[in-house]
Amino acid sequence: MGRAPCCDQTGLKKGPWTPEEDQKLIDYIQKNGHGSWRALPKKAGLARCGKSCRLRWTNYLRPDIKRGRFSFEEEETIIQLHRLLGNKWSAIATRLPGRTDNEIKNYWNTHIRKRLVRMGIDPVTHTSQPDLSSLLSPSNLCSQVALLLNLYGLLGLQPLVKTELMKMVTNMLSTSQCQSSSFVNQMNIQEQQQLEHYFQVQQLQNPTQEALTNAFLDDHEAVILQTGASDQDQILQQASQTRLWQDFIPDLYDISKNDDLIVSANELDPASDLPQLFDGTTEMQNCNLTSSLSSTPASSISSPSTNVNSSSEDARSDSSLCSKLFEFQIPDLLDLSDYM
DNA sequence: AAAAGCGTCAACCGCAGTATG
DNA sequence: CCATACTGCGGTTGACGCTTT
Repeated sequence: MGRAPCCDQTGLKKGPWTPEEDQKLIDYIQKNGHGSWRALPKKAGLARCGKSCRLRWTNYLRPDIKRGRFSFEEEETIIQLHRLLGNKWSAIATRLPGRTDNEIKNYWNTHIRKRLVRMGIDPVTHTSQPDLSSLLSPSNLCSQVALLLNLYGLLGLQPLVKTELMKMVTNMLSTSQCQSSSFVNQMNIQEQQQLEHYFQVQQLQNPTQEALTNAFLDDHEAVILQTGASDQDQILQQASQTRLWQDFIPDLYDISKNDDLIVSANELDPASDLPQLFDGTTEMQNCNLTSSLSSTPASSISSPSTNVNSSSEDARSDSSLCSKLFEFQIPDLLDLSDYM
């Protein structure tokens, strides 16, 4: 037998609340607490359903409700949280004292969403319309590489990542046809100087893509490894945007035959929490990833620097494995809503 | 001045998850 | 284990007020 909607009962009022009704509800809850919402209307002398009373109280009459315009800080908080959580209005509301989920939802739909659209930002994905020239610029490459290195460093996977990054940067540089005059012409002065610097450091007259990539990574390694590794929240936030790697380098993410190398969210212990996962490798040992890693040559794990200049044979096999590592995507792997 | 269009937001609806007997 | 009750959530609606034509 199905359950009838509570407001289908005859004689119950719907629509806007009158000041008298509000006062009755406030008086009753202040004296007795709300208790069972179902039973409340009768006890409080209201011709409303319990659901309507609860909504009126939580969204309007509650004493700790903050009314008035949203501040700039609140607005920024909403945008950041929405990027992480999506339309989880109640979760967002818990981070904004005095604001209700309904109020935040309304504000999003009437103000923020439109503003983002005007700015060319997709309000669902929070990504801009991709601008390939800036996306493939050396400075953007550097920041993206830094992000990924930090992220995988937190996961304890950094030693395995470098070769994959080398392959990725090579791919991007060739994709962007960086050696063509048109691409160079689009660079700003600083970027052109950077590129020239790679050539000079390596004393290369006619650099290969691999040599160029090595120079790029070597040049930025110190900076990359220093940037923000302690700020896990920031890295996680940024990581939610890393899908662009897949969008523009699809071949890098081709699934090859060894499906057992792929780590899925299901294989992780759902009871584990975020800090534990990022504290080190202990949680990772509980999933199939460990068995995948155990087949990796020990040298590639013990020495981060060896992979960059290792032989192409080793690099290829490591790249193959590392490609698998990139297949688990942070937003799917980590259900952030559980931690917010 | 009146009608139309638009923006805002309180309130409703239906569904899903959880509690209880 | 199942049926029912209750609660909370997110999507949607519609009344209202303001602006534009």
